[in-house]
Formats: sequence, structure tokens, C-alpha cells
Amino acid sequence: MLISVEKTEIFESLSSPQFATLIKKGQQIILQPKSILFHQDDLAERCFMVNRGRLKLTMLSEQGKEVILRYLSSGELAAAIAVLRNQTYPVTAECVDETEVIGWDKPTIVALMHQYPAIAINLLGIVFDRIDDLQHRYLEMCSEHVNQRIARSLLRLMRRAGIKTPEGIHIDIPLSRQNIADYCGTTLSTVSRTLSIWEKKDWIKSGREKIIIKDPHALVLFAEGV
Amino acid sequence: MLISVEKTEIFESLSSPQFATLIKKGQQIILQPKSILFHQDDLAERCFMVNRGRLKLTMLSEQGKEVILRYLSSGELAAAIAVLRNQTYPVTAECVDETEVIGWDKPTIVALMHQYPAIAINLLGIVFDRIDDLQHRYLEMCSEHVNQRIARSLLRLMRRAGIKTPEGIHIDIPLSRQNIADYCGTTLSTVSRTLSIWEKKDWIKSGREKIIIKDPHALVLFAEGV
DNA sequence: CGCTCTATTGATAAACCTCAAATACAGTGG
DNA sequence: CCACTGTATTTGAGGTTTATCAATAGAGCG
Repeated sequence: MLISVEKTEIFESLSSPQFATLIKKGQQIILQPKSILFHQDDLAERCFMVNRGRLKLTMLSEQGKEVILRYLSSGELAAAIAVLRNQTYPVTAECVDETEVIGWDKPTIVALMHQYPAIAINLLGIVFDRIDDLQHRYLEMCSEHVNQRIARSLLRLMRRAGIKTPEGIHIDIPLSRQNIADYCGTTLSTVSRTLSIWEKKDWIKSGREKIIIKDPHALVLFAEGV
Repeated sequence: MLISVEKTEIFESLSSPQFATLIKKGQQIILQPKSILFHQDDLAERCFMVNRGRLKLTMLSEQGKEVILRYLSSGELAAAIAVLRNQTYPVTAECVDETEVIGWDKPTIVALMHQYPAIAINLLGIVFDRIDDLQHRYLEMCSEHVNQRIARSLLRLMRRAGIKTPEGIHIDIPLSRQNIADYCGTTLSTVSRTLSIWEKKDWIKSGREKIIIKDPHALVLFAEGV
């Protein structure tokens, strides 16, 4: 298995032999695009680390509207805290590309945490980032207009999955207008209209499920209401 | 100090002597209503447990709009994860009533976590609840109409701070229309209008900074879009 | 009783969604 | 290489929701 300590967020302060033990105790799973790793309201029996590919984490409202919470890439964890509780987890994890994950069941991960307290403490750091991200997005949802939120969403996705190209920074996730709408709580039409305007201003370049950001600075200013 | 293990969320699986040690290592602080325990973008140098009274956790948007993240009551923790990172924490904690907290500085809390791994693991459980709450509210913000969100907010506050009275369930937090608006991302006028309607339907009874819920079931049905 | 803070309510405007039709694009099989 | 098919995207018209502004009424306090 091609897993390095460096690319993981959870095992930062562990030694290599400790890390090897952890991976050995987990189970490798390979999934096809669009398959579901775990489903909303499943009992959280295992937690996972993405090793290759990407997961899309979503929630479904009672009216059936899908909301995207986050995209996870290599080294990131899913259901890591949920597994510690004997509860269901109201989130669905769907593969965007072909995706490889390592899974640990509850007894294993709990035992590992007791054996290496650093894991739990690292996990707290990771969770802090999640809360921070969620709180900021919650703040934006409460206080900003749709197209500001779209700008911030593109910038956020760019920071997490951006690849430099001659044309600009390419967001390396297949993102439809609908996906962007689900990510920032609006509709396909509104996203499409907004992106059209920005494309005319040469701030972005977009295609079918593809976004390239040509002028991040303009988007930042726009998001800040300038 | 009047602190019991039972009423705290963090120290659940600790023995009483262990618990006593923890409290002894902390610092007791008593604050007047409206005073600020920590301010948005302060460096998180201590974490706190509320022992008496209530804290209001808020964030401020770039345009100056206040958003209420949560009200904390006895036994709940503030800045508990932020303190583990050497970072600022974008949240303000303001006292609603006269409030007593216990504070621990970073070296102390880190040492305690290494000494008693159960603390870090309990903390993960608490943090899970926070994330769960935030995710649900984020979902609601993304997918529901204002008055559905107001209904859910009242129900949520009722569950966390409700007191049974002959008239109905009283939310034991001084809540102005503006507070409710800040809690669910809308405006004072909209909240006032909505509550007026519900008062006429006899679902609630409200006064100056006071809400009594007379028919929770009606609100639940309304929130679910029935 | 007057002062201040909170709440109510109306009128108006802006933001945004919904619905719908047309167009562009990628992949497939002939 | 081209037509075909299923998505994805664009764009318009119209309506709903909700914010904004503003003026009035009510509650609590010294």
C-alpha cells in the first residue's frame, strides 16, 4: 500500500513504526465513482481515511434538497468522531472519482486511541479545522448574498483543490453548476447566471463541470463586498 | 466551589478525585452580564467551562452583522479545541447573566489530556455534538424558509433551555427579537411578524425578551413543512 | 412621568427562486 | 466522421420571499 505519513492529517506526530501498525490494523477499500461509502443515517461503524481519489460529503434536507458539506481528498478523515459514539451519522459519503480508503472499526480505533493518546489529540486539531470551516460557512450563509457566497465557495474550493495551469487555477474536482449550488445553498440557475457574468469579466473560465479561476483577487474583493 | 461531576459534559468517565484535581488546576472567574469572556480573533490562550450562568457565542461578519452560534449553559465548554492550536478563534463569548467559569491555560489542559486520555476522548464526543448541531443548522440555512428556521430555532432553544410552567415551556434565556434574528440569520422585523402570527394562533406567548412555547407540536409540524 | 429600549406593522424594493424552452457539449455506435 | 442521445448549461419571464426603511406603540426604570 502506498501510504506515507507525510500526506495524512491525523498521524502527524507518530513515528513511522507506529504509523505502520495503524495502517495494518485498517482495511483497504477501493470504490468506483458515484458509489456510496456510507449513507445518511447509517450507524457509524467504521471511520475512514481517504488514500486516493475524492469523497463528497452531503446531507439531505427533509424536503429532499441536497447540501454539500465538504469534499475530502487524500489524507483526510471521514466519520472519525461519529464512530466513537454509538449513533447514526446524518451524512452521506459519495465517491467523486475512483477512490481508495482505509477503514477502521470502532473497537480498533478506540484501542488505538488509548494506546497512542496523540491520535485523539491530533484528531481534536482536525476537528477544530472542520468546525472552523463550518462556522465560517454558517456565518456566510447567514449574512451574505448569494453571489458573494458563490465567490467564497469557488475560492475555498480553489484553496483546497486548486492546480496551477497556464490559463489560471483549475479546481480539480468535477463540479457541475448543480454541485456548486448545493455547496452554497442556492439554485443551478443562479449559479449559471453568476458564472456567466464573471466569465464575461474574465474572472473565471468555465466549461462542462470545469472551473478555472483566472482572477482570484477580483473574486476576493467581490466576496468582501467591495 | 460548587461543582459536581454529574453536571459537566467533559469529565464523565473520570473518578471524583481525578475530577477534583482538574478543578483545582483551573482558575475560577466571575463575570457580570454583558461582559466579554473572550473576543473574536483573540489568541485562544485558555479554555473554559461554564459553572453558572450563560454565555452567548457569536461571530461577526465582515459587514458587521452579528450571528449567534450557540448559547452555553452550566457544564459546557468554550474554546476547548481552539486552545490546543496556537491560533486565534473567530468567536466572541459574551455573558448573558452573571456568569461563573473555570479557566485552564493551554499547558495545563494539554498536560491533563496526556495524563488522562479519557478527557481528550470525551472532548471528541462533545465536539461531535457541536458539529452535528452546526451541520443541521447549516442544512436548514441552505434549504429552508425563514419562518421554518425560526420555528426550528425556538424548538432547539426550548430543548436546551426550556423550563416547564403552567402556561407552557419557557425558554430561560433573555431573547430579544434581534437575538432570535441573529440566531437564525434573518431580521428583527421578520421575526416580529412571524411571532405575531404564531401568538395569534396560540402556538406561543411572547413578551419583552421572553418566549413561552405553548404548542411545540404545532411548531414541529410547521418546521417540517406540513 | 418622561426616557430609553424593544416590539409591531405597513409600504416598498430588491434579491432570488421557479418554471420553461433553447442551446451546447461529450460520449456512443454506426 | 457523423448523427444520435443524454446531460449540462444558458437565458428569459414572472412571481414569491424577504429585507429595508420608517413611523408608531408598548414596557420597564429611575
